Amino acid sequence: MPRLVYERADVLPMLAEAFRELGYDGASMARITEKTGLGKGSLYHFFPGGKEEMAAAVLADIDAWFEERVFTPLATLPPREAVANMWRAVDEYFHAGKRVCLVGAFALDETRDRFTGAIGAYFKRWVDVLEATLKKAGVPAPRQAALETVSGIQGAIILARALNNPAVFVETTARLRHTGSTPP
Amino acid sequence: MPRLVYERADVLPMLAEAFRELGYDGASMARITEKTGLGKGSLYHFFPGGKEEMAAAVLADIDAWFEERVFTPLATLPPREAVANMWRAVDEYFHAGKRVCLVGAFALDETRDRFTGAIGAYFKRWVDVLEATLKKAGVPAPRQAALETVSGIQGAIILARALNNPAVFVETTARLRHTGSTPP
DNA sequence: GTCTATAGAGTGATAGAC
DNA sequence: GTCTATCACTCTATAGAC
Repeated sequence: MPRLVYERADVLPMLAEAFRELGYDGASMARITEKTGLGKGSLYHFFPGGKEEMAAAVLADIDAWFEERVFTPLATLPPREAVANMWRAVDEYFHAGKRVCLVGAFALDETRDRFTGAIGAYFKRWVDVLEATLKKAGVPAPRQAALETVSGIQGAIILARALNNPAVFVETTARLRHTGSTPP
Repeated sequence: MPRLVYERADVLPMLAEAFRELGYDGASMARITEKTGLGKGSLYHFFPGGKEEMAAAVLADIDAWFEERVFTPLATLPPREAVANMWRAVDEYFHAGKRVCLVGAFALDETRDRFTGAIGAYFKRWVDVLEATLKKAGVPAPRQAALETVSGIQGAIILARALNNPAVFVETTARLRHTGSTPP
C-alpha cells in the first residue's frame, strides 16, 4: 500500500483553508488534522512551534503569493495594466467572493496581536504600492483611492459572507474596479 | 459589604466588548468572567443557554441600537439629514475606528453559521434602508452606493486595525461620507 | 419563609504540546 | 498515545430584598 508523502509546502494551502474557515481560535488541532488529513505527528514535525507557527507560515505563504501576483506587478507593469492584473488576481484569490481574506480576519480580534508584523506589513505594502501605481496613472488623491480600494475589497468579502451571497462581492467592488483604468 | 447587583441589560455591553476583543471562540468563559467581573453563576443565571445565548443576546442588542440610531432615522428623516446622522452614529459606535464591528467579525468564519439569521438581517436591513434613502436623495445607482458604503465601513475597520492606526478609518471613509450629501 | 443574584468548586470533555 | 491545562457547563451554597 503506497502512502502519500508531504512536504511542508504541500500542507500550507490545507492549513490556510482550515484557518480561513474556522478562525485561529476555532481551528483546534483536532479539526486541523481532520481538514488536512495529516496526523498530529506530521504537523508537529513540520511546525515544531505548534499552531502559532502553522498560522505564521500560512500568513507568510499568502504574503508571498500576493507579492508575486499582485504587489510586484503593481510596481513594474504599466499602471493601467497593473491595476487590471490586480483585480484579476483578487477575483482569482478570493474566488469572486466565496473565500475569506485570512489576513483581514486575523486583524479583527486579539489574534492580531500574535501576528501584528505580518498583518501590518501585508496591508501596508498593498496600500503603498497601489498608491504609487495610481499616482503614476494620474488618479487624483491616490492615497485615498488606494486605501478605499484595499479596504473596499475587505468590506466586500464581509458583506458577501454576511448576506450569504458571493455575487455581492463583485457587485460591491464594481465601481472600485474602474479606479486607475479610467482616464482622469 | 454591599454587593453590585446587575440586570441582564447591564451585562450585555460588557459581554459585547469581550466578544469584540476576543472573537466568539477566543472568548472563553474564564476570560468572559475576567472581563465582565461576573461569576459563572451570574452569567448562567442570565443566559441559561450559555455562551451561544450570550452572543445571540449581544447581537440582538447591537441590532436594536442600530435600528434606533441608524436604520429608523434613515427611513424617516429627510435624506441628507438621515445620511449625516448615520455617519455621526457610525463614528460614535465604532469609536472612529478603534472599535470593531462584531456582526462583521462573526460573518468571517464558521461562527457565521451559528448566527446566520441575525448577521444577515442586520446587513440586509442596513443596505436596504440606505439604498431607499439614497434613491430619495437622487443619488445615481443607489443600490451600489449603499453596498459600497456599508461594506466600506467594514473594510475601513479591518484596515485601521491591521495598520494599527484608527485614523485610517476616518481617512478611508472620507469620500464615502459625501455620498448622499452632495447634490447629484 | 420566598425569590433573585452571586460565587466558585467541581464535572467530564477536549484543548495544545510532545 | 499521553501529558497537563483549560474548555463549557452544572451544581450547591449563600447573600440580601421582600
